[in-house]
Amino acid sequence: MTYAKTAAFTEEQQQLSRVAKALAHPARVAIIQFLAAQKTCISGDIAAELPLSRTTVSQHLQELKALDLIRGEIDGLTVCYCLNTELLQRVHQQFTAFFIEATSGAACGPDDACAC
Amino acid sequence: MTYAKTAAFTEEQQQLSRVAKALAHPARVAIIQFLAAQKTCISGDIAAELPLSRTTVSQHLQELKALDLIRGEIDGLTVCYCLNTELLQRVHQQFTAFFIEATSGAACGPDDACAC
DNA sequence: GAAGTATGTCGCAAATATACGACATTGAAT
DNA sequence: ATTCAATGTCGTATATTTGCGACATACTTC
Repeated sequence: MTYAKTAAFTEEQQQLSRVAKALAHPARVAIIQFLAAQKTCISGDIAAELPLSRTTVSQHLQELKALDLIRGEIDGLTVCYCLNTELLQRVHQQFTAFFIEATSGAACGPDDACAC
Repeated sequence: MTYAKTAAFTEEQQQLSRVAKALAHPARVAIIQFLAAQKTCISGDIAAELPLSRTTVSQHLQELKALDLIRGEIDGLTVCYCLNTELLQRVHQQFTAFFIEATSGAACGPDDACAC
């Protein structure tokens, strides 16, 4: 993102938006859910489960891997992808902190200047 | 999103990714944090707080408003934007459910076929 | 080593997002 | 009424995302 003015924002804000962007496509949400549902680490027949071409799924996997949300180990001919649960837990905490900050703040009440 | 194949995914997955996309830009994260920090509803001098032009900030506000994450009431000359805290709480629950699903699943352990 | 399979990478086309200046609109103030 | 300030909208340029076919790579198997 050299064009977007992301550098002008807090590292915290950038971090949150980076992860949010990773979840900003239903295919990537589906991939994470699929990996969570699998007991055994599953290779790229993830593509068979999704309504997308193998190439496109591979790209989505790369995006998730770039953020280290998932990891892939080459096991002979197939690649075994798994969730990085530790990172996901940290991310979960980040999101929770954000949402708490957003929801605990005094919303515009009836005693406020405006009444939204 | 007529081109993207979002329709092929679960409504749940689409919903989550829609909100994630709304948070996928640091400016929008900053806007929500700013609104949360303000006691009184604040109008578009949000733009003054961000390293972006007024036009661009207005666009980001429209995106958040389109998802109903924020609301804007016209108060004379200025517009008063506030967070939709009820919706934010619901969204928070959705994200939490997703992350719990993602982190509680059995990660690739040492007794698994692969060892990521 | 040759053939087959599972993956990743490259390159392209179409769609979206980002950013902003110029203009229109609307209410306030003189 | 006229001027001014606060906003939103439009048009446009650039960057990024999405999606996929064609190719390259790598490992297995025969």
